[in-house]
Amino acid sequence: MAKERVITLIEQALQRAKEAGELPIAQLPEVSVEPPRVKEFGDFATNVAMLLTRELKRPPREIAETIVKYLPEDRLVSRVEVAGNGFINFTLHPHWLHDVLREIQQKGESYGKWEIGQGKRVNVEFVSANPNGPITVAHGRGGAIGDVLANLLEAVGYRVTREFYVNDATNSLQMQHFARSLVVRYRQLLGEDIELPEDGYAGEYLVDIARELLEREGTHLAEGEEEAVTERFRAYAEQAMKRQQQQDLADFGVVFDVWFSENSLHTSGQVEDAIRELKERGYAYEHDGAVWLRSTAFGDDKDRVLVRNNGQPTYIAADAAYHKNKFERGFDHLIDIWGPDHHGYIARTKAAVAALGYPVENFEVLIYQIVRLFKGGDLVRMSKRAGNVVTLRDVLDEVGKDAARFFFLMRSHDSPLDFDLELAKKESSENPVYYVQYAHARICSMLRVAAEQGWTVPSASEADLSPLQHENEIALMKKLDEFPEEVLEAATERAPHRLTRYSMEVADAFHKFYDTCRVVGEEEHVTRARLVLVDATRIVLKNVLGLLGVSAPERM
RNA sequence: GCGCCCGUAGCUCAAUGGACAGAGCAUCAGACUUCGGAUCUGAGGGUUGGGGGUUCGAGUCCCUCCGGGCGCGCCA
Repeated sequence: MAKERVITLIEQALQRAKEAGELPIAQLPEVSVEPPRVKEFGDFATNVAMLLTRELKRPPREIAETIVKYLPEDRLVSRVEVAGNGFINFTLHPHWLHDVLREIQQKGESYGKWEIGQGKRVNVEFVSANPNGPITVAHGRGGAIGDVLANLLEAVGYRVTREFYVNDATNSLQMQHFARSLVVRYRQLLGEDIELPEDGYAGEYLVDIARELLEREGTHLAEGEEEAVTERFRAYAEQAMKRQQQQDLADFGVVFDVWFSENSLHTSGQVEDAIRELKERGYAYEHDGAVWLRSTAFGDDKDRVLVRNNGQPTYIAADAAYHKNKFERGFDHLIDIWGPDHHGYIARTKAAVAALGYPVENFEVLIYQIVRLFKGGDLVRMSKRAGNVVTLRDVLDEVGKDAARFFFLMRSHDSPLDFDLELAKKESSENPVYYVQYAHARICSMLRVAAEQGWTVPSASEADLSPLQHENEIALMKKLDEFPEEVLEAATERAPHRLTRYSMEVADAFHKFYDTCRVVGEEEHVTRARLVLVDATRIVLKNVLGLLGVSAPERM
């Protein structure tokens, strides 16, 4: 890549200047090269001179000029300038952009990929909705972020496992309430005049499950001793919910490799093992009849209960065992993606990981901020128990998978997201996702028309690309050149939302090009060069939409 | 009270510590005999919540104040 080449040139200049005694510095700074915002400043710029001002106690401009003096000749560089503030601006010969097109055409689907992950294994755990209700629109945000982050990590060379933690512990109060609510719904269907308990679940979906249960298992399920009945309904409801969650997520384009059962940690003794190990390591102790995690030893505000005085382990005990289990399965790095109501749990979970002797720097928690739901401008308060949740299914039915995913990823994860269902539906034809998809469909259409007239996309390595001179052509090629960098940045910064923005920028650059540069019908060498550019744009759009899990339609 | 996140154009949001803070929507004014008008061109819009500090350079980092959201259980 051209950028790496410029970096190398600067490093060589620094080295030579240092050896010549003109830059008396202890060690060479890390050279950063970026495309300037203003195109008049050239193709690439470096701020390296400014970084040295303190050590050298000389004005940045002077340092920059010294560096330029020692810059080696290179056939790629056509002009080097020092700006008043000390930036060094590089203008390259136009053919550097032709290399970009060649690279895109040659790499195709793998354009934008990296190998920095070196095949290390990463576990990304996300959504992890409790099995007592459908996937909600809030879970959808976590689903989109987690899935695309996983795509990005794969793209930069990690081996990624997508994991869903099922909170199916049979002793959990929530699941008990949930099961009892289902029993009531079932009995109501049998004609009994009874009401939901006060802390029951009012959602209609429970009626559906009850009906399904009635049809498949008959009318005698609620007979017998209460505890056994509750357990029977709990087990059934949980399975039914899980199936529904899997289906909803699959329709959202999110497929998990592992659905990890919390209950399995309890039944297999892994929770006990973790607690014992914590005790052995001196990070768990008994007090007031309970077992406590000494999480304050790792920066938590207070110690946390691992085992209640009734002998039941808490959520954090299972979580300690769970993260231990993940490391034992051989993952080099763990990423948990949690909703905003869980940020208070980061400190204690990290404490548990550290207390068990695992490298806490390899365990990362990503918190996304709330999804505020609006209906026609009115804020909707959602409550699973009250039964007024807006589900991911609702959103999928209204706006479709592509728009939903794109919408969820248009904002940074740590910024709140307002989701107005009516607005999303009403504006669906103006949704930015269509702008990007349209660009792709338009390209495919152009290539079809070209094919009808006997054109094929020439090989970039053989075609003469010098006709690509228009400012919109150059802007488009530069934008395509940014893609690999953008992928790397989005992956390492855990910022999948950068991709939506980038995809819009590519679409924008393409539409501007389309408006000013005709492809079919120009002189042959112009048409051939532009076909290469158009096809390269198609590849990049397809790749970026692929990472987003959004379809790249050939027709719309 | 403590912790996390946020405060940028009328609205919703971008911006590895870099040059003149950018998009979309909305508003207004324009552009099609030709490859898809779900498009393009242009205009108006800003003391980046206030005040200090660090730095050659701050929307970005630090301190402080103001405002908003969320969380602080032997629930999950």
